[in-house]
Amino acid sequence: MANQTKIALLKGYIETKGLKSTAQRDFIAETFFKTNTHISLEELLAKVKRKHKNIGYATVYRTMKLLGESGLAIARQFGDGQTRYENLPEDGHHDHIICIKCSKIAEFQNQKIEQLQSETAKKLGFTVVNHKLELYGYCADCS
Amino acid sequence: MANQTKIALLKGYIETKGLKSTAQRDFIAETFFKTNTHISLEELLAKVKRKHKNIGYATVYRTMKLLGESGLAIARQFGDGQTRYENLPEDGHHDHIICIKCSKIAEFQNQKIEQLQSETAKKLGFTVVNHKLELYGYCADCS
DNA sequence: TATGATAATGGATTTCATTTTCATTTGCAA
DNA sequence: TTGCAAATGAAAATGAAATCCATTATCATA
Repeated sequence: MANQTKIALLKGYIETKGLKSTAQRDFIAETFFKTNTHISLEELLAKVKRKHKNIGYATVYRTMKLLGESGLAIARQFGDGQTRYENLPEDGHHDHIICIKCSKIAEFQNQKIEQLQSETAKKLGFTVVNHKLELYGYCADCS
Repeated sequence: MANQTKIALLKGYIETKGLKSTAQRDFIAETFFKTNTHISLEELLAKVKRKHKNIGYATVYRTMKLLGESGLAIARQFGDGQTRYENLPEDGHHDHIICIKCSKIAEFQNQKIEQLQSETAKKLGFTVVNHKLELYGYCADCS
């Protein structure tokens, strides 16, 4: 998904929720959409401050929360006590399969699984915004 | 796995690491092994204090960290800022769906998803032995 | 374009889960 | 039993996350 599209989606989300579009939010979101790792709030704040020194921590925090709610960012906890946000990749969502012997990581997409997830969630009264799926096993070289 | 087995495994782990077996640790571990949900430290401490008022929460923290390291408990972060520990289930695996607004956690099992995971993995040359699937969205009360 | 209701901002402060400190106690091998 | 390293627990420290509040910005409507 192109960054322009993400910005458009965000604007749409903001409008639907009756919120307001601001220069700070736009800039924080744009900065975030340019990243392609799991960025922490601290790191993102540093990037943002390079151009706009006066943007505060709270605004970055709140904007990322918004992006998380809208599904445009994925909040992840890796167990180090810090929340990191992951940008949605350009070429759509993918999941990971990790070899528990050699640590090789392969990516995959499966529309059917995603569909089943939505259905399962629906039965439980949930509406899915995003998900994490990690498979662990042995790769061809290690089995 | 029976609780007695878990306790034995823990003792083994403690011995291997050159640590010491104490009454507090045993009681905390036993209490934890009796649970079957994602228990927070706070909840576990409350349970422990019902019988042993003087056990402090630092000890509960340290014991659960130990159980996590030994593989007898699984530390999980569902995004509400609290670490929860999951007891190894007697009756097999389940996945989680988490409300991103109120942090409610529901569990589900879906054989079809698991099957598709295996198939997808197979195509990539992998053999799956374990996985983590977490869905994030809005629960019935929060949508 | 001016207004007014309401949302957003940002610096500071507070909250709260977790970790550390430290004096004391306990486990256990010799 | 004794020595000593590990464990305990009360309290303090830590630090990420959440909130507060005075001020500012947005935007639908007049």
